[in-house]
Amino acid sequence: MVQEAMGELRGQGYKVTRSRRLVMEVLDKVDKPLSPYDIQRLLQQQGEALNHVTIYRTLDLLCRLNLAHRVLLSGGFIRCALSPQGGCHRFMVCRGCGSIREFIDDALCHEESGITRTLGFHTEHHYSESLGLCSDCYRKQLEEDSTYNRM
Amino acid sequence: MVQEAMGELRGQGYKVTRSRRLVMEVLDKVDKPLSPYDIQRLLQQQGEALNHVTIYRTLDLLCRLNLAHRVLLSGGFIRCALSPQGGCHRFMVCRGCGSIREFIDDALCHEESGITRTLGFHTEHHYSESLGLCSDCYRKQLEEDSTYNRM
DNA sequence: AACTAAATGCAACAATGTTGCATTTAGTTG
DNA sequence: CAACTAAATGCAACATTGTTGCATTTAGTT
Ligand SMILES: [Mn+2]
Ligand SMILES: [Mn+2]
Ligand SMILES: [Zn+2]
Ligand SMILES: [Zn+2]
Repeated sequence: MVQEAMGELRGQGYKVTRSRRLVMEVLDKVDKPLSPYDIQRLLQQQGEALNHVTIYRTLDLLCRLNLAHRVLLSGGFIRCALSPQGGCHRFMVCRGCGSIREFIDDALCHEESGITRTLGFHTEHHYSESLGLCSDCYRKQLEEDSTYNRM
Repeated sequence: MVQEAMGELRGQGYKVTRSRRLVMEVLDKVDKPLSPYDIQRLLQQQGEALNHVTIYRTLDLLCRLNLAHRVLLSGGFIRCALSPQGGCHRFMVCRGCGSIREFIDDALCHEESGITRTLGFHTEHHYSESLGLCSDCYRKQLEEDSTYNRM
């Protein structure tokens, strides 16, 4: 997995460095979301010291190349549980204009709970983000694309 | 909405204060996830100064009373996109032991995309958390409950 | 109006994230 | 292989976000 990522880096003209390999190996091994400082601590434990700035910049690059994914709506965000469903929250987050809309769907909650139950997990409530484009931004994008194609 | 929340506070023996009312009103009006400092800035704009510590403590209380919800896995966490599905991530997060397991389900993604499409949104990928108890913690909980009931 | 437990604000600190610039290094060239 | 250079790293300094202890203020009661 890390090998292919290295190839992707090289192919896009980026250097394959010790820092980048180390960060990727940690992400690959741990296989769950890690903050930049989490990564620094894990590397420290295996005797590898990396400056936190380097880790931030490496992660930025990995995201640009689609080798990593950054969880949005981040930072311990908080919201009043005004919805009827017991604490379940689902959001549509537009990457164009940054707008956020909430929606709720009982059937979906039911299905998702069923899937996790077969994995031995007892779900109490859900939180989900749908990342994409709102209708306005989608339309704008279509226009831009067709303008571009006509040239 | 804020009225009922006030009643809940009073009913549980907590005081209804200016700070608490202001925080609730913002959450109620904005109706999307806000960080504590987001809330402070919004209140500042309407001429209401609140110390950030007070906001943190108010939000903690609202969460304990189930009047607000804190998004977990918070803080711009990052993870390598190793999964086959195009950038979709679904996690089971145990509130007992804090363990995290990832799962993926095509049918679920399909259904969720369909729902948002009917709302005019064009989804590119998903991120979801199922909050609850892993099988170990669920079993422990059951044992504790039965011990308690026998007394 | 007086009382008191609870809530707030303040200060000081810890943790996380960003930027500019000097130094080092991966990959290339001769 | 040695020299070269653009790219990457590390460092310092700073900005933002989150936590704790303690003195002061206040909501709800008597
Ligand atoms: Mn649900
Ligand atoms: Mn999906
Ligand atoms: Zn949009
Ligand atoms: Zn557990």
